[in-house]
Amino acid sequence: MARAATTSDAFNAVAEPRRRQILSYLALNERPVGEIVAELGLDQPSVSKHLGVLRDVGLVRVRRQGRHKFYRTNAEAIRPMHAWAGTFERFWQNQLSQVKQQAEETARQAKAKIPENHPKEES
Amino acid sequence: MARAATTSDAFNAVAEPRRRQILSYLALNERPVGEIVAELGLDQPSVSKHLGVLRDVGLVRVRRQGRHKFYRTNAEAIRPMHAWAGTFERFWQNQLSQVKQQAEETARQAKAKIPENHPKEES
DNA sequence: TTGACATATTCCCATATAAGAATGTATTTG
DNA sequence: CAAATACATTCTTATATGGGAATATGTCAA
Repeated sequence: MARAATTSDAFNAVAEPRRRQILSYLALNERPVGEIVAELGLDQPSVSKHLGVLRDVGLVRVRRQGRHKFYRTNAEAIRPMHAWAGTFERFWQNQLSQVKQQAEETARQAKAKIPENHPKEES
Repeated sequence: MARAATTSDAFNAVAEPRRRQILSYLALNERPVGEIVAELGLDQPSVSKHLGVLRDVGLVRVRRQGRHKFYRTNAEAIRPMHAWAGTFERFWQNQLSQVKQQAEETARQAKAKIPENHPKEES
């Protein structure tokens, strides 16, 4: 089996750097496709395809006005990813404090000249 | 050209659901590969390859102990993704308040047009 | 209707998987 | 050294791209 389809979820959609660019660009204001093309320096079909992927997973919304289609980022769809990454927040905080603790412990041991200590498992 | 390699950055690495599972599983405690295999129900080579991808982008760390290799999540490497998603936070907050405003506006208009139709709504 | 303009879709192709099978490597023990 | 254990790597295969070119679709203007 190959990698999951980019249309399967937001995680796959934002794996592509161009699409992250587009999301950032469309977060402030809605824009017609032509402006996105000019901004990114890609050709129009590529941009349309990226927008299609983002549309399929709900990361952007479209509004048609005459011959133009205005795209804008649907920030709400980014929230689950933020939440997922956020579940690790306490771990990176712990890791930082562990580094500090270990440094302190090492210093203490050096001073006390205690021979050895092994890392633990099971929390 | 195909999508960027999964080894290129954390965004690509976590696009794969199995790898997100592994990261969550290894966030609490370090584990030998065999336990991850048992936990996920994948075969060992697949797990080793996923761990390889995660290792290449710094999302996990390894410690060898005898015949075992203990993997653990390096939460610090998830921080940039959390930060990226966080740049959209003010936008989804705005979008929510816009929805609220629009709802209020709609209610205001309805009340102004058809006052006698609404008994009471003072909240 | 015809033509111009703005996007979207299709086709082709080189590349990147992810899973499974088979094989290779490192480490401990007899 | 040989066997067993724990992982990692290689190979194969079906599938999913992403970009460029060509083409199709949709909308407005004359």
